Amino acid sequence: MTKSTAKLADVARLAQVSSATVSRALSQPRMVSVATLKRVEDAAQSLRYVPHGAASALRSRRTHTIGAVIPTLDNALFAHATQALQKALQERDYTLLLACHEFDLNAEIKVTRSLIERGVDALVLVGAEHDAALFTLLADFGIPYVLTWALDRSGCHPCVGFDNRVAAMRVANYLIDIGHREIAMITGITAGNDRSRARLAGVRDALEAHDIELPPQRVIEAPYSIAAGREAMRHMLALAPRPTAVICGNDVLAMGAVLECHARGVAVPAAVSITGFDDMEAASILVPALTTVRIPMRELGEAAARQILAQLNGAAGALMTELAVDFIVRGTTAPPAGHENT
Amino acid sequence: MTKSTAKLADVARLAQVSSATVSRALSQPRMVSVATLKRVEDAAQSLRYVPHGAASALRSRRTHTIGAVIPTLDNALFAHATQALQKALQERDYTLLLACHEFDLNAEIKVTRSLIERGVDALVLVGAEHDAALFTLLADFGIPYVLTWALDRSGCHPCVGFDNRVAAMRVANYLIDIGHREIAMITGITAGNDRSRARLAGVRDALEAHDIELPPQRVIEAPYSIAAGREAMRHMLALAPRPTAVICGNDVLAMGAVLECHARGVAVPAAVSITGFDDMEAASILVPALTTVRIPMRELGEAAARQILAQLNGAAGALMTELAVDFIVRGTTAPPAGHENT
DNA sequence: CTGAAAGCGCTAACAA
DNA sequence: TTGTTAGCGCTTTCAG
Repeated sequence: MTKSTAKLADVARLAQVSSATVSRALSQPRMVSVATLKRVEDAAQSLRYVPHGAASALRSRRTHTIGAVIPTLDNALFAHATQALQKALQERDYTLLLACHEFDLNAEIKVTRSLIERGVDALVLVGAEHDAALFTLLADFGIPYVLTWALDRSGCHPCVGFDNRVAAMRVANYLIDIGHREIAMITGITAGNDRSRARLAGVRDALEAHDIELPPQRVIEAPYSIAAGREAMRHMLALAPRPTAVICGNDVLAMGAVLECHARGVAVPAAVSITGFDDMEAASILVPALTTVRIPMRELGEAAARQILAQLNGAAGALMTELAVDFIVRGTTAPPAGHENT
Repeated sequence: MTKSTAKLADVARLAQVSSATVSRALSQPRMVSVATLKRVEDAAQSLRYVPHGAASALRSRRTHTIGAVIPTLDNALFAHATQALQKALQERDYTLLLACHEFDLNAEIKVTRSLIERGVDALVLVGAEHDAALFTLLADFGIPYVLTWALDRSGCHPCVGFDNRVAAMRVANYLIDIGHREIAMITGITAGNDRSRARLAGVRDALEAHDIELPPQRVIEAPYSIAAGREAMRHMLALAPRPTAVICGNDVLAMGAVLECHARGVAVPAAVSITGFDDMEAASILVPALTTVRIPMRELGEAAARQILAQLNGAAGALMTELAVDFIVRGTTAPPAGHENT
């Protein structure tokens, strides 16, 4: 249908210049005279010219495309961060190529390869833990990348994130401060997830520093769902002695935990304190509102975009960008029953 | 660093065949002999060959890339649908190129053009309402597309969605059935959003059919946020006579409305019934849980992928796919005070 | 079943 | 400032 689309040569013919000039006029306008520029622009417009990205990419080795490899968009946090990333890229004329691996590190390398095949100029990855083969792949193709959601203290990789461990310590220390000694943790799946592990480690460290035990039965690992949070909480409630505070690795698990307490008539926070991690929008509409840690998802996406574009432009830039997290005390935490403090 | 990456010719040399054969072996394995295939695969593997997408696209006019133009990933519904779409595409070796327009129809055409420039094989659009220039653009480039989240009854465009108007009627009819006569609506922004308009229209139709008035002051349009829902509800509560039921155009507004009632000591559903639309995960953790309409977001994303791939494969397929929505009665609705029925 | 050869549309030296 | 020219790496006729 319709005549075939206009190409560079057609614009050149109409504007009565060479195709090289059209190419320049369109990508580096200041390299051509004002008069020529106008003729070219008019010609391009009247022919409704749209550049052929593949041809341009083949020649220039640039696609103006950035790949993001994330676990899943079903998680609101990744969705928000991806949205911010996409927006920041779009504003600078880059397009986002998206791939999800659903927490499967094998899939990650596979989809990354497919993004490379599509010619991404750079990649945004989630987390600091990746298959060594992935880094080899990136090095082979000389593809710039940035790790997000976590910090790489080794200084080997560009990264933008926050300190999950320290944030988790803050949560634990707060609970200890207000008098809790019987503390448990419902953690997200730790296998292949350095963020989950860092949060668990932070809690362990904080308790240990106060000589508080964290026996195995008080650490339950659960998949990312409200239902799993409920089930984990059911086990916690059956423990003797029952913990007076339960730290959850993320808000979804925490919501499940709170709901389970509601369902069993266990008062929150009077009988048990519960904390989350992430500060999803739903955390504040929960009753009582959830005490949690706010993760700067949007800032993360934007910072990742800045990092990666700086690399593409050969700018130096910081290798590591650490973002601040806020600890937000709301209604699901209180001193344990019978405690005198605060 | 490292030697430059292997290309098709390198594989050909190592496998001792022509590059044409390598190309065939890799993309249409059944066209070459088993022995050759194996030699080629071994060679490709040992050289860690990754095809050069741009070159392949330039020649074959196929990028194996599908573009999605959505309002924003900040909305959980679009995020879930996009996730499902991405997953379905990835399973068939297509990659998703993402662009967001944040509800700006001008931006929509701009970002669509950039996706076309990147060479997308097809496009997934949200909603039935688009600038005519957008359709012209698609036609000029002969790009297959599918509209989602709404139905195009005109039969002009391939679409997969559900009937927002009928779903909204169902909500209104239910409220009427249980005795409500003083009904109001908090609708999402209708400008440039056919989904919002359809929902409002459905409510109007249902009320009209029962000779119930819906005066202008009982229709408040609010942006997509809990805060806006709260503010709109504040106005509703100040109305005299006060509505006994408020239909919200989406769950986010409904959650805001419920929270405002909590804050002002207005009992839900005893004093006022509230309904949502979409059935986000948070809808069920609200107290009381939200009566709402479940939208099949994941099915939508999958169906869109099927539709678009069928078109690319030249299959006929249904022009229109209508998905079913469920009306879910939970805790925020009840007969009005003093009413005898159910 | 396999090879030879001709570009796809564009950009980047290099000249003018 | 502008034009000429030579491919980028791959696929696809067309022969063999």
